[in-house]
Amino acid sequence: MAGRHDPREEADGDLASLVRSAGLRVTATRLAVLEALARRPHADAESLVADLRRRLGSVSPQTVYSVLSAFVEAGIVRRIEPAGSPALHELRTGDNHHHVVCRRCGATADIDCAVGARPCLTPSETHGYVLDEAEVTFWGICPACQQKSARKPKNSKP
Amino acid sequence: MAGRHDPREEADGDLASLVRSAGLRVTATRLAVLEALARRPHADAESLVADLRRRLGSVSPQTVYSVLSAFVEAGIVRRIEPAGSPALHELRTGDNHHHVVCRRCGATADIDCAVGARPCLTPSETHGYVLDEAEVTFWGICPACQQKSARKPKNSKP
DNA sequence: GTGATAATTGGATTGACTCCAATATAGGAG
DNA sequence: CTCCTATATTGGAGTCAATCCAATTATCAC
Repeated sequence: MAGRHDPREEADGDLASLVRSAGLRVTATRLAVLEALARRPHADAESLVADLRRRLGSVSPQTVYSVLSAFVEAGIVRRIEPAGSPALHELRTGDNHHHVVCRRCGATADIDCAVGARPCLTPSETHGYVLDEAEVTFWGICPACQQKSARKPKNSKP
Repeated sequence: MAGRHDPREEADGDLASLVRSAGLRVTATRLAVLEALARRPHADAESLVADLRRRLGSVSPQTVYSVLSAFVEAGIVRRIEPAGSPALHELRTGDNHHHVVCRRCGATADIDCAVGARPCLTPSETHGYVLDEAEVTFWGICPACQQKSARKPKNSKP
């Protein structure tokens, strides 16, 4: 039914082979999850459900949770859990990059790791722990929230 | 009723003045929370409730949550929220130290920050965020869980 | 002591998941 | 191409951590 060079098929093919190479079966739901993550990095489960519903008609939240867990376990999706946000997900794995999170609105962006290899930092005293990762979360105020503060500072007259 | 040099009173006095200097009222519950955190750093709310019940007879979980929130807001307690654990609390504040968390059992220990001042790391590209803190979580296996693995490795014969 | 302010409590509610058992589907064997 | 079985998806119930609210109780400045 599909032509050999249909670009949609090619994009799907990439994602499909990614799923297959992880030892998982290829389904429309799974491809849609990967596609959504490619479009919106740092998505939480709820917004993925909303996204997939727009695209596929209906998906249960449980399915999204299970797809994400399968992907995380297979190593093709990375899950981060910043304080105050539900778990976020992204396709960039293995490069040990870090994150900035806005204290006001939770907006999250990637910060490249200068070192690359993990763990990228090594403390002098590890209390006997064998370390495999250093996860760095930078906290601050995102550009949008800075703008809001500038317009409506906390100590402005009511 | 109490003598002038009762050591318990002195210890309490330290904690009491800590609470008072944070602009908060001094109550038995609050002193007990601080005392418990001094004994067991990285305690979660639930274990603090258990601890206080042993000590004071009865406390509601809501009270502990509210005491902890008040302390965190006042800056005399630091709250960390490692993925997979409920929020943990400690008295060390302001020194910007970091944490190691065991992937198996969640055991948490402090790692001193070499830099001290916050944010202790500065990425080159911040996407316009104004940063105030770099939170580092080291992930690994604690000594106790290493022992367990050594005795009962995953690929041992059944 | 007394009263204004702050702390504690119970109960209801939320959010983000997780568990389990039943049904549907992918994809290799034949 | 068809069938079979392991794997996916789903609904529903249940959990765990935490938060909201209104009512009661206690602290401490006066």
